[in-house]
Amino acid sequence: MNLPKTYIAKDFEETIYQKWLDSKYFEANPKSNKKHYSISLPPPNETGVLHVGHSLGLTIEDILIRHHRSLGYDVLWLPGTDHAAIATENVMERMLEKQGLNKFKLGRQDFIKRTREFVGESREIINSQIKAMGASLDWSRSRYTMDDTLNRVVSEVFVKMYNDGLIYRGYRIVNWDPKLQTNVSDDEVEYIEEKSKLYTLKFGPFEISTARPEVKFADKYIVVNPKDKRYQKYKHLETFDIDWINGKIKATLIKDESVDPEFGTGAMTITPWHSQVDFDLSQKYNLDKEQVIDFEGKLMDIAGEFKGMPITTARPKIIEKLQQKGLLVKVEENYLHKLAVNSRGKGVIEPQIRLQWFVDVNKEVVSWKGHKRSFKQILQSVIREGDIKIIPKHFEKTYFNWIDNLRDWCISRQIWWGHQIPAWYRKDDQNEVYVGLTPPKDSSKWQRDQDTLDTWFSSSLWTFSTLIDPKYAKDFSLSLEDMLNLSLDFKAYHPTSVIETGWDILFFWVARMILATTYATGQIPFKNVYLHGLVRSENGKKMSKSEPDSNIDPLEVIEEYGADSLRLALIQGMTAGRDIRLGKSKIITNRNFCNKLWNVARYIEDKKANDLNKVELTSDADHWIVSKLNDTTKSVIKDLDNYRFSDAYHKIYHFLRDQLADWYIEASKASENPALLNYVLKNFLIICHPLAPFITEAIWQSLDQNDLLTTKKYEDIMSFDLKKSENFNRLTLIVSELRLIKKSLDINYLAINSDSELINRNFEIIKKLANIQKFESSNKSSYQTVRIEGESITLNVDHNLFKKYLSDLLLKKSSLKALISNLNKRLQNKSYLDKAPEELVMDSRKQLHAAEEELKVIKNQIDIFKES
RNA sequence: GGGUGAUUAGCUCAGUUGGCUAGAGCAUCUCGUUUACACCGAGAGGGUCGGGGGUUCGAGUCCCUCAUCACCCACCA
Repeated sequence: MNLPKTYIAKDFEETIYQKWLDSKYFEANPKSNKKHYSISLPPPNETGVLHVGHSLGLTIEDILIRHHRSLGYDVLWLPGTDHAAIATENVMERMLEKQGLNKFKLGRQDFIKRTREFVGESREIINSQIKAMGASLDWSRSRYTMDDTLNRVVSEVFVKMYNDGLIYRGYRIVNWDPKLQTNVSDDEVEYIEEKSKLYTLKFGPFEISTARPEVKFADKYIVVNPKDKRYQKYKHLETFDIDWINGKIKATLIKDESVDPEFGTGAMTITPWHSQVDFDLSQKYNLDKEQVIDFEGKLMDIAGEFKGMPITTARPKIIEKLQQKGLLVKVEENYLHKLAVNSRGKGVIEPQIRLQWFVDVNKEVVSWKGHKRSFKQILQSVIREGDIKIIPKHFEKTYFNWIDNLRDWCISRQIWWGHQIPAWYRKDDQNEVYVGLTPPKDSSKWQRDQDTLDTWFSSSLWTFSTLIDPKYAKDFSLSLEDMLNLSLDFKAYHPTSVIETGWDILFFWVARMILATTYATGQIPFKNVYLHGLVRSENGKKMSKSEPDSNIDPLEVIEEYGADSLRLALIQGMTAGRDIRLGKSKIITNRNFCNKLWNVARYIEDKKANDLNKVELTSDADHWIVSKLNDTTKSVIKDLDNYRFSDAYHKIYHFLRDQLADWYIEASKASENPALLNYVLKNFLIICHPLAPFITEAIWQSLDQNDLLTTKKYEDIMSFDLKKSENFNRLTLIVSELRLIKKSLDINYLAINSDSELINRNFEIIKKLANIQKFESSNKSSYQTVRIEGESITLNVDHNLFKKYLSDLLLKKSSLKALISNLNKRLQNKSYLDKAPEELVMDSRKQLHAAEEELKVIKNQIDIFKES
């Protein structure tokens, strides 16, 4: 097969992916006696569309995966999708709305059935988009957070935690979203800064400030700091009769350290039902709690005449009434306030007390390394004790900071799409609870909990639940432990080698996987955490659909420039944990690199080289390119071992452009060695393949159709003669200098004559690369002679013309002088000689010597001009 | 309030355990079109590494400090 003239990625990427799939080479083999390497793909939202953030993750993981295959590991990269509870339910509800329907009209069963159908189709779309990136996943092991196996594991873990007292049901304050009619976890709440009014109100003998007068109806506790002198005359628990919004109430004074005397008047009232801190205070002193706002976001009976009004309507009316009653002291405008909203759907969060299910993070009953510990303690210890390494390391601090603030995790959600909580309540006595894998006997007398689990509960089980053999998950005589022990995949691939994800879900997902997996399996879920940054637009902004110009759509890019160009653009200059900027220009640069590779391959293909020719090193250039290939191969492997993707690419980039294309191929035009060209190209394709799998495979196929590049292991590069390799290195310097001379003298024609063996032996190369000729030695007396790299070369130019070169020589002279003086200073420093490593000192001496020699040569040449 | 990161060429960024004349890509300029490639080649210019101090034979790199920017967490009556 011949390579077509121009590089057009879309012509071959799909075909190649299909060939890979047909080969089944991406399928893992747990029975293999090779070392195992595994990654769980962070399961994308099944209703989602591939965005450039996915592309980055897929690229990094695919490079790691292909790299380890090339190193000879048995590799598993497991794909799957997430049911994304709230997000998916949202999408469904919007679709139903358009049809004039809603989920309540459909009923739970029908709603779930329709959702299943819908996500079944949409899952295929995201999977095909993942394939377009070249991701070498083992599709035979694809999993889904709501497939039978995972459902089973979710229930198992829930029941186990419940039995261990780690899951409990209780009245706690939760982040209630009246818009979506569900509560969400602390981590899903976002804060939007806004300016609002701060009202100061008269509350009996006190003045209190609030931004939310509408919740104040039920306030009957005043809290002050015990050290506050202004309130010294009042006693803790002293009561007051107060005229409040809707009449007389009895209020009680509480003295507590948590109050900041500096803020406002130093006195505040509390609303335990609608504030987390107030709730904590009320628990501490066992205070009454009363609901003011209902779950729709409207005021309740206690608000009297304001009953039934939404907050925004009620607020100004309440203020009006307070003013009439003379209770409004002052109003401050522009009070900076943070509004809590749900990150999904942006509904305003109203804290509410609700009966919910929680995971206790402080109870010390979890067995870990032979001790009973709490989830919090385990989360801390696995990082502190080095079981899990986070890359980059500085995210460990962020992680610890999060754990320090961690509260019990609310896991119940008031939505339908998800894992229904495996708890039943007795119809005649709701306080009687049954928790189990299957409904209780006599099920007609029981009613199942209507809530579903937080979507992160099932994702937290991802690394191990996906490795359980489905046939064991069907067998209810087996325990969770049995299922794990019997599953070959679990034995071979867990803990997984690395989890790769954006730092923005370190808490949501990574931490929770550690929590759930250590508990359920006694193992860490992964040995390393590699965090990538956010992909931003060229101007540094977050990409958003509202600004299509700056938004890079991976699918469009793949169509136009190819997946390889996108992959390379993403890793070029990328550092772990740091955001990257991506624009069209960067993608074009990398498309150009692909094009370069394509044309190198075309040139080599033209030489009709193939594996039948014996590979032999003959010229200096041959030894040189093999030595460079050797260096590049070793350091690329080392870089990939250390997650230094950008460095690896940098070396690959320069090998191809600066060494192979610019020097070796150009030199080979003067003296051909097609078998070696073929050898170099093939080995280059092997190391380049993890980064740019499609184009390398396409070229490979055209060279040799018997096998797939993707199945190739890294090879040891053949040995070479170091001295010959260095000869060629000197030759490149001579060529550069001759080019410079031509340019300085502003001439197109230059001829040389030299006695140098190196130059004469390689003259054809010099002739080709510097575009110069040779002249006969008879009349060289009037011509200028120069020394380059220790070789004496006579040029067919006379002294007068050569003078134009003088300024270049003077420049060189001054920089050499600076270098020499630097080196001298260093070598005359006694402390340096005593303390610096011997090697370094020797190096300095060598360098000094070389510089002095070169300076002599240059001085001589300059002196000639002075004489003439 | 607590924390993290960043500050290096016009722009975007590398620079691993300190090691010797600080590197790339893009952009700019000059020259060139030759056995693959104008999605090309040969070159050039451009930096007191944010400021100050310290440790060291030696600091872009380590420590302290200040400044600016970005982000995270908590609190916000």
